[in-house]
Amino acid sequence: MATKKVLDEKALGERAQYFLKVLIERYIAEGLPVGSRTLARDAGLDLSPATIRNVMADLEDMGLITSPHTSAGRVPTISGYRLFVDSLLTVKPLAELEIGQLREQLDLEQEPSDLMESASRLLSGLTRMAGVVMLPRRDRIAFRQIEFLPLSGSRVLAILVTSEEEVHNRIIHAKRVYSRAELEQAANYLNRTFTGQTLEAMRQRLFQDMQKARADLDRIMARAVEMAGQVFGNESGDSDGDCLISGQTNLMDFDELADMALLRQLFDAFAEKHEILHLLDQCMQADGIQIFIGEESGYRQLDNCSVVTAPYEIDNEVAGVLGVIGPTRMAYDRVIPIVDVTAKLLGAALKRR
Amino acid sequence: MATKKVLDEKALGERAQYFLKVLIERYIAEGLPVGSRTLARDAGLDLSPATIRNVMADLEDMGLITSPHTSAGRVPTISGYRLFVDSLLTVKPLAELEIGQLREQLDLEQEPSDLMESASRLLSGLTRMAGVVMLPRRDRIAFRQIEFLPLSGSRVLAILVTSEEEVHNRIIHAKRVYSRAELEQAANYLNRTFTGQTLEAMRQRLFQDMQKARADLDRIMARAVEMAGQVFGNESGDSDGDCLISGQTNLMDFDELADMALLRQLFDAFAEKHEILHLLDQCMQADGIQIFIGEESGYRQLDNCSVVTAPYEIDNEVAGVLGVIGPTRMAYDRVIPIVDVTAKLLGAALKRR
DNA sequence: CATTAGCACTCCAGGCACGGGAGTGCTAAC
DNA sequence: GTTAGCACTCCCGTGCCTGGAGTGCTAATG
Repeated sequence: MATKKVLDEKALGERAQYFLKVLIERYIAEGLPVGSRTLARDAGLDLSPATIRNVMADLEDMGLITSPHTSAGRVPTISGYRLFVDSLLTVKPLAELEIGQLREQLDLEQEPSDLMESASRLLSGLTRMAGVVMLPRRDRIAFRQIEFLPLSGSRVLAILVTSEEEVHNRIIHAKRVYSRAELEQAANYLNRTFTGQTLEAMRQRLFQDMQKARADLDRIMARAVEMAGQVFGNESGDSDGDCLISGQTNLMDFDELADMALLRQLFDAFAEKHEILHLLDQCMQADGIQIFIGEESGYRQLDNCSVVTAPYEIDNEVAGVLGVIGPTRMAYDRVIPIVDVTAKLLGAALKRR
Repeated sequence: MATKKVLDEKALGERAQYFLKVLIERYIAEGLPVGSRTLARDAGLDLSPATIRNVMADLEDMGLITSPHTSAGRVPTISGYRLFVDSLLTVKPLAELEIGQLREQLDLEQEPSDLMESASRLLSGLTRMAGVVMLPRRDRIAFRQIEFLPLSGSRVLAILVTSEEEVHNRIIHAKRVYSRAELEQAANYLNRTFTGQTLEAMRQRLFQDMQKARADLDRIMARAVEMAGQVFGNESGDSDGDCLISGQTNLMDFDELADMALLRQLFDAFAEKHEILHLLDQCMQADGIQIFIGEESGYRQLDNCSVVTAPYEIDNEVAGVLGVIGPTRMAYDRVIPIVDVTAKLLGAALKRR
């Protein structure tokens, strides 16, 4: 009766919560189903296995743990992990020393793209899982400078420099051969007009201009707008964002991911990047650490995986997301601070430039 | 006695060779050890299994086949495959239709880098194994144009355009702030001096100039040389070449590569790229199709794999290498023409620009 | 002398039974 | 509420067996 009542109220006894915590910690550490005897020993309280069993039965009723088969121990379910992560977990902050080392590593890099690469590697190296860093989104990056260089024929090389001092280039096909001076004029116009705006804003404005074909656009402006339009047109076409993934092979060492067919799907997702990006994109909204456990992510390829992400900021504005992908059974208490700190350090390192 | 004699002379009877061929073909098709009965049937000649057994024993003595255990059929060894590939194999050329489709696919791409990507994907797609394309080596690429753009502070953006219309950029740190005009002067000097030379030649000349600090270099030239030196210095530092690998996950479906530990090493090699590149580099020398079977490559990670490569040419000069990586037991008769044709088509497509 | 049939032998794979170990749920007693 | 006891379930490793596939050797054959 009493337990029934507790169940109905969905109020989970404090002691039961504690047991859940210990059980999950044990399971994360060992990877084996945890039985009542083990749990009784681990819990520290002086209780007999039989007592524990009662509690475990309750936890199972609530869908927080299950047993793989009749006479195995218990294993956390997705909801079990969820509860654990949300309210039971005690994260141990990284030691100052470790933070220092992290910062040092990131400081070595000069170019922003190397920085991202480096961050991704650090994540995977520290966690022995897969690290992922989403490059800053276009709508958060400010335009700094554009230049056009004539190539052979009517081809023009467009060079786009962003405030992060990242450089992109793209070859566009002009309608006729332009002189170096003409191209410079066009670039000047664009630079004057758009400096400081985000790329996304710039893009929108450009397309507006192109469609309206405004009367107040003189020939130079029109030409400039048209060429810049090509730059953005192509860019938006092939990819709305990109990310760097490293340490994927680390995942091959986990036996919960040993199924080759599933592992292949996972690796395909990594190669494709598209879905991973989509997932990371969602994490931009909710600021702070975001965790997807198992099927929560909504991507079948990630069913046996958890994803821990944190957004990183430039000038107090969320610019992108980074994170770690590993098996559901991962050391959340370690991974979370690592992801957290790396995000902060990456933001700081990016700002410095 | 007689057989002994044959062995000593290392002359392999014609019939034995034929059996070896049939055996390997069968093994490649089925993946199972081939027994005498099966081979007798497959060979078409009207011979009893017992006869076949005698021949097989000879083949085993010569190290061309082995049996996994006493009562299994026979499986080709590395040397067996070698002999097969070198002198027994009958490659069936690709149908015109297939070649047409391949060409079409490659023609879609505009930028050379996309072309490489596309070629790699085609290789992996057609063979259901991993495709790899080595980017043209620097010492084969001709310099076309260099430009410098001032960035914030004393940073300068260097843009390098090669004859393949491929664009590279690199941020360099100048000793002081240069004006746009000064940078243009420097670029002009370099463009005048080096157009048409290979990057490697240019690099060497630049470093000579820098060390000699020749009296006949006026200030502009010296400045230009110094900045260009930085461009090349960095570039040579981080990588001497690069390659694109795709379809790696295809390899996860082969059960001869099912061992997770070995597979991981293989994938690590793919991520590292360094050793793969080294291997491909060797294939540049020997023109024509090159095949490494199993341990022949000399890289432990590739022990269970074969690599089929072909160099591709631009203007009748070998520019790079592409190929396919798969399990030792692969359909060489199919893979070889695919690699061959792709190399030719890629060369042609690159020339067209 | 190459070819072949016959035969004993080896080895693997799969099925089956068995027993121990680990863990559970239930009940009754404290 | 906690606990001991007990019957029960299930996995897993082991040993055993059997059928099948294939081999090597030997002796007979054209």
